[in-house]
Amino acid sequence: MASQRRFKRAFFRRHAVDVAKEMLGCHLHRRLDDGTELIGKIVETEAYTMADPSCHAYKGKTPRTEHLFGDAGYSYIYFTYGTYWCLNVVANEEEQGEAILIRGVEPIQGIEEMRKRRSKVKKDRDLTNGPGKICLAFELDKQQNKLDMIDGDVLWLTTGEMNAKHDIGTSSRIGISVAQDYPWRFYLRGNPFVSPGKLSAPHVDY
DNA sequence: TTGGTGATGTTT
DNA sequence: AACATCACCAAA
Repeated sequence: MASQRRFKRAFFRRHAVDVAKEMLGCHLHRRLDDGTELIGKIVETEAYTMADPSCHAYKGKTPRTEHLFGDAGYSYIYFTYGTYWCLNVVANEEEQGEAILIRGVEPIQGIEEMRKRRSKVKKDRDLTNGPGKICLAFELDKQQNKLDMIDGDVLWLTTGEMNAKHDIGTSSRIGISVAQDYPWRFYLRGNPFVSPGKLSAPHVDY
């Protein structure tokens, strides 16, 4: 039985790379407007920091990125490629612009609801094996930006299976054009809900 | 199964 | 002008 324990905010007030690695296996919860609760196990993450040219915080605060520099444990949801949304969790101390991108999730509860929102998809593994797909399946967009994911009740995290034995893989990050050598992507090796883009990224053993 | 490509609109 | 993506199609 998975743990439904809430996180302490201090867990996320640390370096994004450590958080990204250690949060694998934790659960993502989403309460829809009609009360339905969706749950997914996080199986793939990437870390982004201020000193990293591919991070949205790299060029300093802008209206979009301001809360990346705020307290940890809040959602950072941004729009990309004209169509899709991506979900991040803000990390480290205030004024440190760091975040974890959630790239892969395994459905745990509410898979029927997820299928409704992903009606084009034939195979279940394609429901949530990518950052844009997660936001579609979990019905996330700018309305869920800046929510408290520690103590909130719309979008939040619990420890889930975080402390189970994991075979963790490491690689460079996906879909970026700079800082491609940083090995800041982490995933549960062999899990089918890890995004397929991994094949195009150089692999590094952990 | 793998690789290439067009769609799309916000941000800088 | 770039972009932390996805779905589709073609080739093998």
